[in-house]
Amino acid sequence: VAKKQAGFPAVPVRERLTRETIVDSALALADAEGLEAVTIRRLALDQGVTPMALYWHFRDKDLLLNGVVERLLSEVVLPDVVLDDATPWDLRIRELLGAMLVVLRSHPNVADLVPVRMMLSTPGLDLTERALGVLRGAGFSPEQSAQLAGHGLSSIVLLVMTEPGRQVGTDAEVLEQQLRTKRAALQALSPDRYPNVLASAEGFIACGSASAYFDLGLDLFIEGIRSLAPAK
Amino acid sequence: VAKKQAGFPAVPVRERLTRETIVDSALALADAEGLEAVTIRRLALDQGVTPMALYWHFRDKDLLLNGVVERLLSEVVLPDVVLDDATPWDLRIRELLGAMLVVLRSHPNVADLVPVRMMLSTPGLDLTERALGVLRGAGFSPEQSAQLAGHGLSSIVLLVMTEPGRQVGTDAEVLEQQLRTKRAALQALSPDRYPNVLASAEGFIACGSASAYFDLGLDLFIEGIRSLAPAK
DNA sequence: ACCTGAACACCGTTCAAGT
DNA sequence: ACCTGAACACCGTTCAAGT
Repeated sequence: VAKKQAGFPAVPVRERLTRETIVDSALALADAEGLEAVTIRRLALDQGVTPMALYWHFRDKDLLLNGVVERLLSEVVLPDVVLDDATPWDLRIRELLGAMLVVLRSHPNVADLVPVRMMLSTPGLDLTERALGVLRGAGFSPEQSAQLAGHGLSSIVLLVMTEPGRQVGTDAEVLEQQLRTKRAALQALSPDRYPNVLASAEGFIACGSASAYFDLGLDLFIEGIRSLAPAK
Repeated sequence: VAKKQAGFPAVPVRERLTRETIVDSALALADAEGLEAVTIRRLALDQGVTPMALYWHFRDKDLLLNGVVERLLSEVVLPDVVLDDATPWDLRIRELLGAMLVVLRSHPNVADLVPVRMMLSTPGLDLTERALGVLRGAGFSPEQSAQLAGHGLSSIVLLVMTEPGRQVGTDAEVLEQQLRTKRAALQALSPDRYPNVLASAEGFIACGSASAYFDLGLDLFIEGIRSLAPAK
């Protein structure tokens, strides 16, 4: 796809395909239309290229998604407290998770790609190393630290993925309809059999304060590991 | 597909297709070959039927999967303590999660279907109602209870899905190879840059004691909510 | 080195038709 | 009521070929 005209050199009408541009458009597409919209064929179409072109840059789709996660994790900026050995370990690990939470919240549709791919890129390994360092410093064993770090990561992924009120659809009308259907299904329940479900109904659908929601999620994890940490 | 012979009535060579048999085979297939093996076409093939036959029993694949989750949740048997108001609330909720954990562990490949589908069946609603009741009794608000119940569910799903050492593949040789590759990737890391990752390496690959693994996961959640519960 | 073209083996699903 | 047959609009991926 190059313009060839007499006397002029071939001028590519689009940017040359690179790993970076592919990952960029994959992430943008996921953000805009959800992860299920991210297909090899669709990405190729958007880039004005044949599907097979992508296979020169990535061996398969899985490696492409690894790239998306790597790009995501590289956007995490850690506050200074995380690196400061003098600050209490529970605060350091909260700040670490909080920093990741910020990035995940801006790309909620790819959040659940992260856990299994965490250790498949240097940004992910660096973050893991930091988390493990803090947990080891708190007295946890290597095995416990590994498990707890995994739980922490999954906790924040869960938070962004199930934030009440968030939707994948870009269509406002469909979105409203889903909400109505959900509400109707809950209202139809027997008040005698499901009093607590009905009382919590609004909590399932939309939460009043987003910050309260995320704070509670982080608190749950932090208080949990605080209780489990070996006494100093 | 019926044997018609002179003088004999038509005898169906296979069981009549029902929602139950379809859900049964879907769950069995997922257990045996992983969730990605569960396709409409494959299920139809196994039942000796046309793919379209399934659409008479389920409007689409999603509703079929709802059925799988419903069947799963219906297998949960709650210990008496869960129902006993006299027992401390933290112990009751631990037993509730433990009972679900038992069932999830026997069907790890479908575990991650559960969270979003929890409230789409009566077994799921019943379990949710119980959990919310216990949490409300501990002093949490309806909204907090909803969020915490979701975290509890996700915690046990996470535990069964990421249990170190578990694999989807049925092929022993491929399984060994994956393990070797994983180990090699970790061993290749710089000991200077990733000391803690390397120290925890075995914890990422396989855990020594399964019960210690699951106990720690449950403890983390229970201790978390215990710390967050309003003082009596 | 970078990309195209044709093909393969799959998906979920619709729609009309059979018994 | 319960199932078939043919078709549609998708997937990821391989393999050979072009420049």
